[in-house]
Amino acid sequence: MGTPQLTKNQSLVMGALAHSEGPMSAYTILDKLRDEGFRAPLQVYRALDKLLEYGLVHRLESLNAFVACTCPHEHEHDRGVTAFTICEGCGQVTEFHDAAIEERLSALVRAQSFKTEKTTIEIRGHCKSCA
Amino acid sequence: MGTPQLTKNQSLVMGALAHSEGPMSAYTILDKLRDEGFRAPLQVYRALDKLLEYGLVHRLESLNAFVACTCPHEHEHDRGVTAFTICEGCGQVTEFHDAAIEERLSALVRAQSFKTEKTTIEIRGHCKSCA
DNA sequence: ATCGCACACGTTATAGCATAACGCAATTGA
DNA sequence: TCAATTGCGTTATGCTATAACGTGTGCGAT
Repeated sequence: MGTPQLTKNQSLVMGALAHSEGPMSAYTILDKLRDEGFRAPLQVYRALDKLLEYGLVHRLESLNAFVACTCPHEHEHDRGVTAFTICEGCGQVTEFHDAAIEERLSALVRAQSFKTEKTTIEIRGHCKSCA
Repeated sequence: MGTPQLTKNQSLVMGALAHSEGPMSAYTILDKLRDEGFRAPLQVYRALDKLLEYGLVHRLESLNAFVACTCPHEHEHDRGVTAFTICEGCGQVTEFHDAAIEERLSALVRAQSFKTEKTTIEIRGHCKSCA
């Protein structure tokens, strides 16, 4: 149950994200891939769905945008909670993971008898350079 | 610098959210307020902007929707990070706060020399009843 | 008092994000 | 071979959010 071979469209979308400085919206990706034959949003969204499923890409909910995962070796194991800092100045996104937060959240949620499926942690602000 | 008197539109939107079981999208709010004279999305969005600013309402990024704040006394003090569990089954949203998470996130972010402006924590899953 | 400013409001139009529904082609495995 | 699955392409549509314009009202400063 690793990552299967990517299809052509999936590879193109993955490539666009991987070579991008920061997050991209689906429509921005679409525009970047027009030369490769992309014509409709669904081509992007369908590829993104798979890439998200494989853990190769993250969705930034507060931005309606997508980034390539920067923890290349985590796709195999069951990965935990992913958190992001998002700079409002330069758009830079930094992905990080922390076991303490994970455990604390897990405990709080368990106290509610809530069953977690997906956790979103996004911190908007300004990075060192843009402060 | 407490919460100023709400305008008519702000009160109507606040009321709609307060009496709702769960989160509502801006357009759902609009529909609920047609009878009160609302005609355009901007009437809702402008009211929501203010209510968010006053801390009376939260935006759920992963849902593109809004909920009334359930911690009625926190609007005065400087409130910290707000987290939510969101049940995919019944739509129930529970707001909670935790100093430990707040401190841990603060430390991690400080290590990046990142300056936080707004933190989003949303946990999607299933509540006790919907498990 | 009236001018200027800030702010809320109303309206139309448009931009930006996401999915429904259809049909076709290729692959695979019973 | 047939059926099921998966990816793909296309058109159309729906949902979310904001731009840009103008109006009215309250209020403090001159």
